[in-house]
Formats: sequence, C-alpha cells, structure tokens
Amino acid sequence: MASATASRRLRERLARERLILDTARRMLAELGYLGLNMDRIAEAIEYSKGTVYQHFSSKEDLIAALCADTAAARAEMFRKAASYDGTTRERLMAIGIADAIFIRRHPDHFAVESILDLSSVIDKITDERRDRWVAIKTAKMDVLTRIVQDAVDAGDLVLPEGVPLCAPLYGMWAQAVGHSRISSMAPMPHFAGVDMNAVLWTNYNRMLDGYGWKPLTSDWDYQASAERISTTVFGEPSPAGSLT
Amino acid sequence: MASATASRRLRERLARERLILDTARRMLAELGYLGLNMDRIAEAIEYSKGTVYQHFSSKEDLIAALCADTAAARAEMFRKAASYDGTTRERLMAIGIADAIFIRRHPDHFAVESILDLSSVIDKITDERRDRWVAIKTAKMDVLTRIVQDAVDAGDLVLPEGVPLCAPLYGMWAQAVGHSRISSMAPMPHFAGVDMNAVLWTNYNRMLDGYGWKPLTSDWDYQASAERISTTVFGEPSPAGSLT
DNA sequence: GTCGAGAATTGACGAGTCGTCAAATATCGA
DNA sequence: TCGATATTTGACGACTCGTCAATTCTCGAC
Repeated sequence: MASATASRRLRERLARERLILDTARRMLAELGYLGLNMDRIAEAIEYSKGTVYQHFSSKEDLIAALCADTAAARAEMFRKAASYDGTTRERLMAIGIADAIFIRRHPDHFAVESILDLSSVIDKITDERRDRWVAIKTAKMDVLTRIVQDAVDAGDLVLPEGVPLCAPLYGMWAQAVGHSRISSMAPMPHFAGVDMNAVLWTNYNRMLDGYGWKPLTSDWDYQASAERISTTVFGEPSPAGSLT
Repeated sequence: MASATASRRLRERLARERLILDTARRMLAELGYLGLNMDRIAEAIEYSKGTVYQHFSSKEDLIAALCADTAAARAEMFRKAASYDGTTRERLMAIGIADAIFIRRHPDHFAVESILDLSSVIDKITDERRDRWVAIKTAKMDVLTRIVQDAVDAGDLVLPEGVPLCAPLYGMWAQAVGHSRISSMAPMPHFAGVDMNAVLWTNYNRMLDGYGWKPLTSDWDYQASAERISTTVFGEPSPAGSLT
C-alpha cells in the first residue's frame, strides 16, 4: 500500500517543518533578523542545512513562512469575530478585539512581519508564498469591507459624498499598524505611565464617533460590548482596557 | 597658520561624508538594505573601504546617519509649522501638513527608517547616533504636546477624565506611521483608485471632531486652512488633497 | 628644495554566512 | 537479498563585513 507510506512521509515532513518553524521563531525572537542563522537552525533541529533548504528556499522565505503561520491564525480570528451578532459598530469592534487578543497571544508577530516589509527581503521569497501572503491580507479586508457595507445599508453610517467605503477601515488599520510599530520602538518619555492600548481604543471610538457611525459612544456602553464580545467569541477578558 | 589647514581638512571631511551619504542613499533606494554594499560604495566614491569606515562604524551606522540626515530636516519643518499663527486645531493641522510635504520631498525616508526599526539593526549603531535619533523624536513630541496643552488651556479641547494629553497626538501619529507603512506595501485591491492620502486627512478630521476639538469640521473650512498653511509656511500647494 | 614625523589612505585578509550539489545513506517494494 | 529511488549530508564556492599593518601623502621646519 504505497499511499500509507506516502502519507507517513507527508506527516513526518510536516512535523519537521513545524520543528524548524518553532526553532526559527524562538531564535528570531532572541537574536533578531541579523542573528538568525541557517547553520544554527540546522544544528538545533539536528538535521543538516541541506534538509532545511528542502523546506525553505532561503532565510527570508523561512521568515515569510513564520509570518504566514501566525497570519493564518489571525485571519481565522477575524472571521470568527466578524460573525458576532450585534450592531455593525459592535461587529467592527469585534475585529479590533480579535486583533488585540491576537497580539496578546502572539506578541512577536509584528516584529517578524516588519522584517518582511523591507522590500529587499520580500524580493527573496518564493512566488507562491508571496501570493499566499497577499491572499490572506485581501481576505481580511473583504471581511472588514463587508461590515462597512452592512452599516451603510442599515443606515448606521452615512458616508459623505466622495468618501470611499474603505475610509473608516483605513483609519483603524493605519492606527493598528502604527500602534504596533510604535510599541516596538524605544519607549517615549511622553507616554510614560500611560496605557497606550487604552488610548488606541479611545481613538478608534473618537474616529467612529466623528464619522457618526451609530450608535455613538454617548448612546451605548462600548465597555460592556468589549467585555461581551471578548468572552462570547474568544472566552477571554477584554484586551481593550477602560474605554473613554 | 595651523587652523587654516585644520579647517580645510574638516571641510573636506564633511564634503566626503556628504558624498558617501548621497551615494548610499541612491544605492539603498535602488538595491534595498540587502543590496547595499560597503565595497560598492567605496568603489563609487573612489575611495577605499577603510576610508568609508572612518566615517561610519558599520553599514547599519551609515543607514542610521542617512535617517538622521532627513530626520533633522523633518524636525525643522515641524518647528516651522508649529509657529503658524492660527487656531490650535489649525496649528496641529500645520504639523500634519509639514509631515505630508516632508514625505513629498523625501519619498524614501520612511523606507530607510523602517530598516532602523528592526531591533537587530539598531543594536549595531553607535551610541551617540542612537541618542541623537531619540532626541530628535522627543523634540517633535514636545512641539506637539505643547499644542494640545494650548488647546486645553484655551478651551478648544476638553479631554474626558482619564484621557491623557497625548491621546489625540497618538492617534495622529499612529495613523501617520501606519499610513507610511501601508503605502510602502504591495498595493491592496480594495484601495485601487482611491486617494489614500486624502482618506488619511479625512480620518484625522473625523477623529479630532470625535474629540470635539473646536472648531469642528462643520464650522470651519479646513480645506482653506490647508491651502493657507501650505502656501504661507512652506510656499507649496497643499498636500492634503480634497478634504471631506 | 629637502626632510621626516605624523596624519590619512589603502586593500589584502580573517571571519562568518548563504545557498548548492555531488556523494553518501536510507528506504521500500520485488 | 537486492537494486532503484528518495532522502540527507556537509564540504565548498561565492560573497560581504569590518580590521589593521603597510603604504602614501601632507606640511611645517630648516
């Protein structure tokens, strides 16, 4: 039965790929991009370097795989969050909460992703992996765009003439990206003692209030929503801090 | 007269440093971080590699110098913008405009800065240069915090209990950072045909409206403000696009 | 004009890493 | 047991970084 052998082979291959990924993730967190070393990885997993290159075409390709690994988990959390049954603004909030919980679960994901943002790095990964990477991002945007569309259809949100559907999303996305970058920089004295995570949430709400996305903060207890979403969808306490 | 010789020496040294920086910037834009090569720089400027290392202690140190180079120009533009004589919200807007014009003038600055954000890279630069880098960032935050303080003092802005002064700044900063990062990624189909720069400005205004920072968008022509600030302070057309 | 001490410049070199590939080894059905 | 096929190996070539002993240059003193 040839297929039994083939299936075992595949299983072993996947297990080894997992081993490489886990080892690389640990090393990357510890030593950074420049410290990550293919020879050391090979040594750590007790295979030769050639075998590592059977799985990943280059060091950068391996990093991209690390990224895709957590990004898949992130996309799944997005999907789950989007199915939350509430107002359109609560559903958008659910995505934000999904992301915040994701960050709590995978604190070093964005440090890895920021390596890939260097154009000279992304140029070195295989085409399939790059395509998959773009597909994941696109799927997330689809989920989000759908929520805005629903809000407009339901009359919760009225976008002024000339403002595209993606505008409020873009505001949240840019803030989330900026937040994760700033968090990974050297701490600024101006932010000492301030819960920047709570500030991020405050700013989300201020912006959506500015768009007039109903129900407004003044008419709804979003603190309670955050707790409800967190526990219902993810079974965890809210990551949003105290909203204002 | 020994000082004449010394002064000429210094001048020559500075000129060569300029030459190295300009060459490196061009190469970095063209070939990316991984493509940038100390031997090639030395060859291009027609000096030896050892001489390049007289100026910069490592490849990463050179990149940090590139960054500091434009960052100094940016800080100067911030300072100029902050002195604009208008409402507190216009003054904040002036900073945003300064930054947008800066991006227009130095389109590849953030690509360079993002290299430095990799922790394993910043670890390799000299202490003085790192300190200078942090000092520039801090100075910019000082300018901004001052504007928010003035707004609160003037009664233009009332921050709810528990919201720190830096909150609205953080929202703008995070969006600016996120925007520059997203812009340098592979283009998303959801944004095709949309002027993301105009969207960024829309979002700034929505958020500040959400904070109730007076005068609100509904009571003031910020389009006109943008044009006025751009021409008055920088003698250039507004980079904000059409605001909504 | 010449000299020589000290400053500036050079580029060969050691160390380290990436990615390859011919050779060695392991697997598995006949 | 055997041989064809799949898998693994690690020595190797190519490349880059950063160093430093050797070389060249500079400039004031005589």
